[in-house]
Amino acid sequence: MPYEITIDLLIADDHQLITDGLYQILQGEKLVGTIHTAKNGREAVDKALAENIDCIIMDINMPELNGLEAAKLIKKEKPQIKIIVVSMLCEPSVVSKMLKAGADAFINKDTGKAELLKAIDKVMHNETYISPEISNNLFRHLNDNNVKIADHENHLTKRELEIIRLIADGLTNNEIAARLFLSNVTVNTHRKNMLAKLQLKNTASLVKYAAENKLL
Amino acid sequence: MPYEITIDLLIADDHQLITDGLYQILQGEKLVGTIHTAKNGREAVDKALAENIDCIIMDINMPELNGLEAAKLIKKEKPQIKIIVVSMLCEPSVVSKMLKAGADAFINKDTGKAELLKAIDKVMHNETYISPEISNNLFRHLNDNNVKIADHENHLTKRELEIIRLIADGLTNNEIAARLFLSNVTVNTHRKNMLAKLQLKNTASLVKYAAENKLL
DNA sequence: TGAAAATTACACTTTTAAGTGTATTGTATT
DNA sequence: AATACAATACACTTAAAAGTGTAATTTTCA
Repeated sequence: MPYEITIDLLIADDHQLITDGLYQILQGEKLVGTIHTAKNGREAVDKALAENIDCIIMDINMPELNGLEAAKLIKKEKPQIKIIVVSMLCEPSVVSKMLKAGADAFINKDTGKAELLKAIDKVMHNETYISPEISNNLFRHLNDNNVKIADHENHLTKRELEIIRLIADGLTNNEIAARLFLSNVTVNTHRKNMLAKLQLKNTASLVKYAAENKLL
Repeated sequence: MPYEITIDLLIADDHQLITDGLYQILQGEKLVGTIHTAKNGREAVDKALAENIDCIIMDINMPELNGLEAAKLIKKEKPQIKIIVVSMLCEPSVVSKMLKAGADAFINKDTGKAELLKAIDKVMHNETYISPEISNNLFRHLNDNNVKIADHENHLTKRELEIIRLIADGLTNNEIAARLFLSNVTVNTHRKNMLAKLQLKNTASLVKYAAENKLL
């Protein structure tokens, strides 16, 4: 066993139904030790600091002190405590904030027992876990922003790729020619062909293109 | 059953071992009907358009036509066909590109049968699925990006950053000078200072450095 | 307030890349 | 067999960047 024989948990949620449900799900498990509960963020922080707790399963929306603030305070004092966030909210910004605050896992409120146990296992092994439902949502948001696509229209040949990588490494046409046993004019031709087909105007923009399209 | 009695599949991968393995895993399943195979992107597109296929499980790296291009072509003609991408690559940008190209699910090559079946079930119910391993990787990258630039050793000044970005955009010293109301010799001095402090030898390597260090 | 760093600017030479055009050979694809 | 594309190679001109050195302001911060 890479961690203690049993894992002592703290369930923090302001809805009695949720805490009870989680309690029922977890109490029978072999690896689960003591299960504490808290009905708001303040109580969660207090118990986390006072009791011997390995892992906290908590909601984001709680009275007194929300999950975000609670997570920050707990991680500040006891960074070894793992925090699994359970939420209905899948807002990318929220997830991002929670992860920044130190959360180790993020799962949906309607996930089953198997996934919850998987998440506990992962975090106790110092891994992070984000449930597919939540990450799907995140990817959808990411798609809109930063992604550029290298498509078939303007793709580079094998030789051109070989050369652009050497260009990016700072080699001159002559050096590349020597390396590839080519004439320097050939290398220059390839360079110019790339600029033409990608509609770029010089080496700098070519290297930037290559970097953006993961060609290097 | 919300979809046909059985699901007809196409497995597209250039590695025989993978196609065979997936075939073995899937052939016994109640919901699985005919299983076609393809050993490259071109073949995958051809079969997808010719045969009656519900769902395609495919690799990204394939000869002839890669997964990205294949997915685009297939979705263009037959958008109802679901595409599950199986890959070792977890590059966030790659995942994003594939999703944009129309992929419905993204799973790791070393995932088990259960997860594969889960992905098939999800996509056939018009949902998307991204395996946790892949999304975790994305988050790790996002975190790296957010933290970034911390090394005081060889960092660039504000002015230098401003100039390197314009260089990467393909502007010449003269153009940059005009843009920033500077003399072209000043721009050149900045350029040379950057090369010196970063121990690089030319524009190409400078732009590569900038891209690698998220300076652009 | 004084030192260090940043920003600005120039001269001069050499090397490299960009712009334009042509052309041969091999290799797939149709 | 014809076509298209990739890869190779060259000539010639102009533009840009690299290499080396110097130096005056201005800003920052210890």
